[in-house]
Amino acid sequence: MIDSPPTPPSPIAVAVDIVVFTVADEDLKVLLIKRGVAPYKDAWALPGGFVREDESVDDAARRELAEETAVEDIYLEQLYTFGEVDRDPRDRVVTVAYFALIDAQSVQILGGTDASQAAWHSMYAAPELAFDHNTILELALRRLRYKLEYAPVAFQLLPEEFTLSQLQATYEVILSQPLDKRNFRRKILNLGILRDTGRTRSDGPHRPARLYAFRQERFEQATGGKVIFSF
Amino acid sequence: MIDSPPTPPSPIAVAVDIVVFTVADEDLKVLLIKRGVAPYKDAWALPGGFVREDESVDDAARRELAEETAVEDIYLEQLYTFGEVDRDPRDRVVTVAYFALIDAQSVQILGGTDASQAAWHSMYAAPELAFDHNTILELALRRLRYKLEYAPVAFQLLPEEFTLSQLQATYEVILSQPLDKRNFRRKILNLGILRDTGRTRSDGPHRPARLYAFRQERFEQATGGKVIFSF
DNA sequence: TCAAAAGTGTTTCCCCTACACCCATGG
DNA sequence: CCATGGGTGTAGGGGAAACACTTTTGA
Repeated sequence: MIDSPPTPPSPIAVAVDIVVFTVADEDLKVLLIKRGVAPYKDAWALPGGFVREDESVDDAARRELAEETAVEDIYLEQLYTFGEVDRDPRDRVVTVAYFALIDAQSVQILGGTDASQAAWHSMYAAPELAFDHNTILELALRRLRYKLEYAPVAFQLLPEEFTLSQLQATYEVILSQPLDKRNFRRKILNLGILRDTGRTRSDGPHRPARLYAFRQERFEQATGGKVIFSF
Repeated sequence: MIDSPPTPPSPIAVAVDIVVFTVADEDLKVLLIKRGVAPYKDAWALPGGFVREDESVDDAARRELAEETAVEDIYLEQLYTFGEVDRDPRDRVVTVAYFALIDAQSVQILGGTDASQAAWHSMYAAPELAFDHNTILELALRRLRYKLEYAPVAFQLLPEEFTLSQLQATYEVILSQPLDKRNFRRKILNLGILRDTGRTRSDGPHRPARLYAFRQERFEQATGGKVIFSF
């Protein structure tokens, strides 16, 4: 209220942590890293690291993500900032959490990497994590489920072209509940954000499925710039 | 991927900025502070300040808010974290933005304070602000409008007991659009989150209005712990 | 010809919307 | 008695949910 002398910038480190989701094997997976250093040495943790002085927080998240996955064009969104005093037992670290969605196919690279300590874990059977990362993970899941209902995020988890059954399976895995096939298809198609590629894919001893692609532009004009950023 | 040496915590300052909304005079108001120090000396800015080493980020926001308003029990929610490199022309400052909702009555205190530099401004005619605060403000408005539709935030802007007309006016000011009286009343009452106090209030040469109060518990059980935190 | 997934319509119900008049009071 | 805001009901349309069978293919 009254002008106080400017508080000296505090010695607080700023980090980013990223919840990377993918869907594979009919399961929702999250990318975890085994820590090689204290604190929480040998514990699983979310990928992340400190923000450098010459990069924005968003850029730090993108950089860390690229270091772990070597994939471009990743859907990345800020989740929440965690700033409890004792969330890191040693230093004072405030972390900005992000969540990312990637197509399992395009990152197969990582699963088969060298002796690195990164691995996909089932979201629904995640281990105890370092720091407050379990809290972050839970929030990410809530946010993902929430967004699924009104934003076209499921497409980020699928390859360019996909079948409606794949899409439905993605929804079902994330929401942990079965959906009605006819209602699902009608709803999605009525949104007008899918393009029928005209192609089909044969999968086994049954009728081939039509392949669809996501029409980004269509969605953006439909929302009228309503969402996109945050939420 | 490969264990890199832990990056040394970077010299980045962490701040909080708070968008304090209230509704008064049939307008949506935001609390602004005239800066007494460089950078942006004499410019209007959001209330805020640096996070101290011994307090959580949330606590810093509550503290700054208390310093400006001297009101307790304020609705406060984290909004977004802004981390562009050059958002502060001098130092590297990452800011965690919050938004707060308070009842205009209970903070009249501030409006009539000493020669302090704090003042309510119309949200819809806000001046150029310091730093990236106009961006923060816009995001806060979007979030407020968004939340209004599915969360009981309007009650935070009203006194304990209020009339349905007051409530409707609050919605209208925030959404910048008129609402149908009958539909509004039916919808709100059907939510079952209001308690009819049995009292009425006379306001002028017309029928007195029923006074209602918000039933917090009812809402919490209705949402089944769905929202509350973030979103 | 069989197994397995793809694809397809209809009915019901509820919620949202649009819309206009009487009521209670103070001056 | 009049001006002012408080308070009320109904009909129609649109989207969500429930529900089962036919089609196409590979083996």
